[in-house]
Amino acid sequence: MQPRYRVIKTAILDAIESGEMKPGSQVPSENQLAQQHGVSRMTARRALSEMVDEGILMRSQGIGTFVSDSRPMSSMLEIKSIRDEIEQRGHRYTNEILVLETSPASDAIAQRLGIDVGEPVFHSIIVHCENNLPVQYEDRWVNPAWINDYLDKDFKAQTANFYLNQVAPLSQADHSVEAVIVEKDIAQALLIKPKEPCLKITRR
Amino acid sequence: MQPRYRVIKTAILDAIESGEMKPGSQVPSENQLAQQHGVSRMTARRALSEMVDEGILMRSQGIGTFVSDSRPMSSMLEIKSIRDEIEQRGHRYTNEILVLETSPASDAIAQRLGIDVGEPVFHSIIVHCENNLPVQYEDRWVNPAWINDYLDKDFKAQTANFYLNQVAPLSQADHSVEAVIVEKDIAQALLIKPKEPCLKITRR
DNA sequence: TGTGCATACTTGTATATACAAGTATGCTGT
DNA sequence: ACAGCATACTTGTATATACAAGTATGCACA
Repeated sequence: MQPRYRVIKTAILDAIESGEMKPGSQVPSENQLAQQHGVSRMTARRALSEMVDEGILMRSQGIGTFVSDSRPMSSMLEIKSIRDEIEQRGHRYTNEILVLETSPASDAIAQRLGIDVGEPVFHSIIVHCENNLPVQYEDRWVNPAWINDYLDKDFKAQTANFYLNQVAPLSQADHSVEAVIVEKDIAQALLIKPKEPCLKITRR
Repeated sequence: MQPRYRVIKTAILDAIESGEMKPGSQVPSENQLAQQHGVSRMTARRALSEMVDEGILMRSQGIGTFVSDSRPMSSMLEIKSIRDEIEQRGHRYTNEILVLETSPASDAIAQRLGIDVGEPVFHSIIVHCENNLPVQYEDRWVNPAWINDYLDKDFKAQTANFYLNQVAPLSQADHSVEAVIVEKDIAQALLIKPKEPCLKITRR
């Protein structure tokens, strides 16, 4: 016999998959679900809570529970805020901003972002640290046509990744993961020896 | 004021970080925690449950709750049971076993597993399907020195990945991710055209 | 015309309780 | 000696209940 809270979960999933509930539409409240399925509110709540954890639903107190936009599934890769990752492990997250500027797009960048050479693009280089130990070097180029006040943000308080997910969640992304030999300046920022092998992840 | 269950969470995290609790050591049971912190069992349970969800702790019914090995952090890659991934999306997971045998180690395999050529190794090839659509081709070689009854398991009910995680969780792993052109027989199993580009993940 | 309050919803936290189910240990009877 | 049972632990599921806190709506009063 399947536990009751899981029955409710699959019922909601079915409703979503059948198109009966679309992203953004409101899910029955905990009390309604409890009554519909003949269970206590805490059981209905458990179903909703787990689905919120799984990213399927979103809740806010006083408002209700809603179907969240379905993330693009990439079965083994998961896009996460590096900051969340670190804090989830109970470690201290800090970062260091090496570059934060607007600069004209180079040849390679222009082609990748689909804009003209010389067009202004936002450029940031940030080193993410876990317990003050550098773990990730982030070289980011952002097309200003998509975002307006990118540079105004306080990156100390809010990771760029998080911010970008807020204002312009990726609907589609190309990933490439490759092993590379780090260059001199990057090695310096990460406090490791140059020529050290590294994982390089390119996302578009 | 911080909620009580979160106080318990940080208390456990502190204990782990201070080295008071090491990976593998047992966390106080729900009842003990409840008594120690003067809360009900359900509140203590919530603290533990969330930390299990976050991968910090592991539980099994009848045994207890334990600090899980701190996963080798690869901040953006996460090792997951392909089966969990699929069922989490509410889809149907099935698999097809193409090969399940014991065979003498070839030259390349022997070197990779650190054994002699001709030594018997377990070999399985499994295609994982999401809603009957093949999504992953798994070619697995297992050193029999580590596991005894590998071949006896019912892979229909329990994914090999899951089983391996149970009996021999990875403490250390080398990953390499590369884009490859699929070969003929693999393409056939995945129902795609040969020469199609693919992501290949090698784990040791 | 509004300002503000009462009210009725929502989710969030917390407790006490009950029984089910998995596991380990030790004791008892053969 | 040992098979099997009783027992005492563990986590898992489920309920009923209470109050806190955030939000929206409408009504009353100035």
